[in-house]
Amino acid sequence: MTNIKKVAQKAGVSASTVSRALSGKIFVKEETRERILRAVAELDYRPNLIARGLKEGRSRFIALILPNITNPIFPKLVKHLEERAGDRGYSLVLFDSHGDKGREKDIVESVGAHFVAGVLLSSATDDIAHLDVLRKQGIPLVMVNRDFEADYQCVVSDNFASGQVVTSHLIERGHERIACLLGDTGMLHYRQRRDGFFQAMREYGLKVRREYLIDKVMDVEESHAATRRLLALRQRPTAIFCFSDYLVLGVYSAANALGLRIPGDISVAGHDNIDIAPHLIPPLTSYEMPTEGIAAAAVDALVAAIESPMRQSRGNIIVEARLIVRKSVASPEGLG
Amino acid sequence: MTNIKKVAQKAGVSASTVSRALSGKIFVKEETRERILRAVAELDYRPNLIARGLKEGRSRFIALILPNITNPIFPKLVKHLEERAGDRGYSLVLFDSHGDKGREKDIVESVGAHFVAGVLLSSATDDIAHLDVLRKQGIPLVMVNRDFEADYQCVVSDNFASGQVVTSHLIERGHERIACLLGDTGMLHYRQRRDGFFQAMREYGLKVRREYLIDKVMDVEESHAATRRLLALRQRPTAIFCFSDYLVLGVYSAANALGLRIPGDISVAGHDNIDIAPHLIPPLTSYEMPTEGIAAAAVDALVAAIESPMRQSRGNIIVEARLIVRKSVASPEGLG
DNA sequence: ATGAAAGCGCTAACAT
DNA sequence: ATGTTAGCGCTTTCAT
Repeated sequence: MTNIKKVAQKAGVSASTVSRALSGKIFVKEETRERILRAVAELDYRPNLIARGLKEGRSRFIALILPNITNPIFPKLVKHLEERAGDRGYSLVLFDSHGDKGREKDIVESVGAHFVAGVLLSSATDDIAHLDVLRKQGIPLVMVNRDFEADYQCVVSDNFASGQVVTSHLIERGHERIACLLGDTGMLHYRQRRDGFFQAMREYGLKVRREYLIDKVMDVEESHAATRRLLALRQRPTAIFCFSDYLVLGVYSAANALGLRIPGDISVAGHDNIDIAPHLIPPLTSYEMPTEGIAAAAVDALVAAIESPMRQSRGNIIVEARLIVRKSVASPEGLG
Repeated sequence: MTNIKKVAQKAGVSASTVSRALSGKIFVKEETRERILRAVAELDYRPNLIARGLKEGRSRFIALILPNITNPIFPKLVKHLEERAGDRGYSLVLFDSHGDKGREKDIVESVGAHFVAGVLLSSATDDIAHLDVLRKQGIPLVMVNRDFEADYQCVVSDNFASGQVVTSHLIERGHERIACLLGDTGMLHYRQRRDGFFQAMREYGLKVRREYLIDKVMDVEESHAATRRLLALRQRPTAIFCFSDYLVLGVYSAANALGLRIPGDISVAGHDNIDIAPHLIPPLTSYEMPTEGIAAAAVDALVAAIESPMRQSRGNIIVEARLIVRKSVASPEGLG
């Protein structure tokens, strides 16, 4: 192990001088500095971050806790988060709660083991009592893509607005009988999208039909089954608003199985604009999830909180996004 | 900050006794132990992992370096890696090289800053000179899904075999004119799949046509374009073997754009069996990427290397996988 | 401008 | 069975 002492010895100075020369914060005579740098290069020395962290009382690690990295919105988010955090000098320690509240609690508690400077959390639950540990320990927390503005700093897109915008788009194309695959309204962001949907329907004076609203659609199999039921209704919807793009695969396959064409027989709109959306047949109209903007804002907010602990703020940071219109929505038959 | 001293004080013992009581490795009188545990609970104490790491000369962190977490095989792999590492008492620090060799080098070097116990790497390049830093510093490395058996410990699936199996499957269904979207044969694992393809063709005495082999297909746009070209050939292939499932979206959309049906007019087989494969239209026949097995083997190998540094082994650990037959392959027309 | 010394929180060797 | 001491590698007073 090549440590600061060896460098000091080789350069003929004390360890403190090496430390100073490398930190750059305190002046070291040019000549000494050069000698030290040469020794560093020769020994291929790198400061031990663990030791530095211990001394400084904090690390350069940020815990990233996700409900399920397999859900297609997350890989992109993680990528941007990793990049932004790296730019700010932090590394990401990754945890996956498997969407399980108990597991998330365990992670949050273990992470409190004084080794992360802050936490980025996309919670698997709306019940956030288990986060008190962090506050008690003074570990800053920023919520990603979750909305608990009263209690924490949150970075989100406007889910109410997106629900409303997508619905309005459908209505303006002539649709009145619009079904929704709601995802899981046990989660706040899905409720917000649904409320946005309600709002748009109300604005246009359209009736929401109970049997068009399908809740607890958790995976593609369920979206396939739900769509089949929807399309078998005596009066079937002319459009389906699917609250998660990855569920759209089940909608497409159900329509296909029934011999119905998209968008000719049934229009489909999604939410999140995941990577495959433009490559589906037909390309999917979807509301963008601004992962890059969310990542940047979340990291910046967290780093701000870490570096000036007095200013741990609350409230929502809302990242703008927009509807991406492609080919999966048409006017319903007979309306041209 | 609540540290071991405070606990010791509260329990009326020395810090070492607390340390012993918590580690469990050395016996502490039952009564004392209880008093300590109570103090721990009351103060909500958790040992500082940074300090422990410093003392023990190593951390419980594993660096995971990926070329691009957005590539659909990785989220699953990461999930399993995270779970297995957690079980073994390690946390994952995530880095994304963006498929860039220089960036990967920077990461590898920074990671050498004495803070990770080991490295899991899915390299973005076949050129591995930049990994010497790790060996020099005695940081164990396990390659994930990459094959440099001569130099490092590697956990892989058998890419030659998978290339061969998929091709044989196609041939046995009656295909002779088989095209390949090779991915990027700049990478060894793609070359291996291609060699497996050659092998199967040879075994069955079939001719490989140059114009059916498309290299450097890096994204869906390119697979779409390549497929269009393939299908416009005077003598077009009856099957396409796509070396990465995520490229299949471009194959499907190209066939669709040309009014060709899968598998009626053109059969398609993929590789990796990504999550969406069963939900495509038609469901995709694909060779499984055994992410869970790879993850388990990789973590186990790395932890073994970390915990008994003498036994840093080399060579390949090959994880078994199989072909998943679905609906995207049929017999070519006229062969019934 | 630089060196010496203390100490971050923890564990392990050495007492007793 | 438990306390005392030293030290992991670093940074930061405090001296000079």
